[in-house]
Amino acid sequence: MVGSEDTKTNAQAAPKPRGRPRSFDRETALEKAVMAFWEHGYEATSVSDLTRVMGIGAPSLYAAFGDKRALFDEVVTVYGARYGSFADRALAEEPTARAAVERMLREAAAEYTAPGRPHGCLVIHAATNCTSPEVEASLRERRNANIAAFESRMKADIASGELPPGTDAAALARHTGAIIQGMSQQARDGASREELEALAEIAMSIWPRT
Amino acid sequence: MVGSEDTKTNAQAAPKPRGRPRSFDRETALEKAVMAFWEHGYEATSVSDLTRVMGIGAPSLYAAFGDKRALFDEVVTVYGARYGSFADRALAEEPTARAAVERMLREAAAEYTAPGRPHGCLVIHAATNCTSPEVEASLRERRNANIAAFESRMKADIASGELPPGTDAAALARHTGAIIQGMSQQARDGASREELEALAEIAMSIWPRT
DNA sequence: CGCAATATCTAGCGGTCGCTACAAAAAGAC
DNA sequence: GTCTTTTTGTAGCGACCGCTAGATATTGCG
Repeated sequence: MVGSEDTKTNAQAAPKPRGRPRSFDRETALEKAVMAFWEHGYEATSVSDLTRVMGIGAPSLYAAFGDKRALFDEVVTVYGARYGSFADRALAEEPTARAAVERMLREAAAEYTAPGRPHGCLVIHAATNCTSPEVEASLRERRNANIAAFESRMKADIASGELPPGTDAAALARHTGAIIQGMSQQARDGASREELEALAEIAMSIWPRT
Repeated sequence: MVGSEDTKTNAQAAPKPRGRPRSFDRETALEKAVMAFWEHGYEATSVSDLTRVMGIGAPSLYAAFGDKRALFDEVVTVYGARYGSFADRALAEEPTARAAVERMLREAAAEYTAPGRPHGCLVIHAATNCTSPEVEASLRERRNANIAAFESRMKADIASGELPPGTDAAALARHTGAIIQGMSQQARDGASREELEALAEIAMSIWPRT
């Protein structure tokens, strides 16, 4: 699943890089950066924190990833693909908006409290109170895009008749987003998986009785 | 309501301070600090930011408030009394847990989007991703204490028969906390008062039909 | 007035921040 | 081997961090 590719991908044989080879595995180091930013956020994770946990020197970090901001962007992408994809999958795979939300909340309770990883969601927490407005805005847009995705999924169910015509899709999407954001916050504040599951079950009772 | 008291309070006449009098109003400066910490959080608000918005020099700040951490603690107290008291009031004044939550959510939608002030809740956002674990923990304890207060209010309603005996007070309290935290997050992310009110109305539908 | 007490201003402390110049090291090309 | 290319470690840049020493200004007291 995880390989040492990246420079020798795209079919073809390795193009044989010229100079001194890199002494660390880029993917492994990147994953360490994911954990650091996930746990402490963008600002509170210093470059020296990163070089320590990634096991490389500062010049190697800058040569391989650009600067702190570019590394964070890459971290967000990796996080989204590896740990934050459960929402998109639920929206795409479940037959109804309701089933998608139910699965999302159930999986969020597990994901946000998974042992061996930071609790909660990186996208929700890693760029709050940020000196750099662009970094803060990048995750904000991601959060709002998620809520917009919820809304369009619900509108699809309204169009198909699965949900009543009068349903307020935007408010329903915001409610779902609020529950997820609240679950992430409480995971950070020490709530257990079971507690989040009980919370989610109550939240699901806003939907018409099955 | 806001006065220039603090050194000459407690009945009695002014004790006539000896040395050079303070050149700024302590309460006014403190209120400026509230706004700064509220908007940017503990870490992202530097002492030079504070001295600028408070209109005083660094030595005056340290003489009047101790250090940055002590000023923040005082800011949190002022915030709680002046802007964050709506939850406690709803819990104390409304006859049922349900009415208290309904009022809390309605008022939160207004408070978290009030014009002329930072959006969202200081207690929820000002100490996330904090280098100092104690500061982060102090607001976390405040959040968890709020949820515990919700829970005991709901337990009271269970004991009085207002809520069914089988009600999961802890989960209901966590759900209320999640909604409030999610509303605060979305207020920060640009949601309007009306959008938060619609969200809150949906959230209220978890309660048994009236 | 002089004196003690407190506040303010200027200046700067030691430390960390993100980031980089520079030279040594390690590979392929010839 | 020598040359070129890239990475690595050392060392440190300028900027900002929270904070404070020391001198000066402004008050009440005698």
